[in-house]
Amino acid sequence: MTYFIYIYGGIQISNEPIISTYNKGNLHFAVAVKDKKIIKTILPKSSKKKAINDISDEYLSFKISNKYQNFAEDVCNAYFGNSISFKDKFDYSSVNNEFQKEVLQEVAEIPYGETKTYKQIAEAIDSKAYRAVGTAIGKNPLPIIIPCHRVIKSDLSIGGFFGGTEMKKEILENEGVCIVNGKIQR
DNA sequence: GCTTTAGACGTAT
DNA sequence: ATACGTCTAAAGC
Repeated sequence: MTYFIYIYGGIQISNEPIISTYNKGNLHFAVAVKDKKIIKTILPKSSKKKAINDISDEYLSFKISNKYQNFAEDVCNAYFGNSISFKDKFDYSSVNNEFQKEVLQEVAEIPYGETKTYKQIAEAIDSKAYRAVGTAIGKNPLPIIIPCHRVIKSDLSIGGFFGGTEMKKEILENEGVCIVNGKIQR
């Protein structure tokens, strides 16, 4: 990833993202913001340091500031089951893989408290690549905001998750999804 | 219910 | 060309 720095009349306008954090108890959230849009989120970490490390790893340079703490707080609240609209607050235009973008757009449409299967996502984009859907979702740059936790297996079991199945289950239950013996009830 | 197996596809190397 | 993946369906126990 390359960032260009432009100098206009002595004022430096850089393209680097601003990273803000927010925590609730021992869960630390972070967002990376560029042009007032969230371009990356992470699943919560056990310390602020880990959160910052995790979210910044792909950036050559970045700023840490509390400027967008409210965005990080929104992500935290969403994690804990609040229905929050991130419409127009995030941006995944940097996802330059068409397949992945189609998958993410589809996932972004899943309403709060509802689930879709990997197969349904694949069918929605006219593909049979169920596994590739899983792979693409695994690279979701905006977990929580793009609700990849709402994508489950066709047998209605939870399925994999970057942050572990337990975390996926927890987020779903926070949203009011009922899970009995590892199966989504719907 | 469980495990194994083959299948189908997109991506990274 | 090869290997892998937040998968699926079918077959066997």
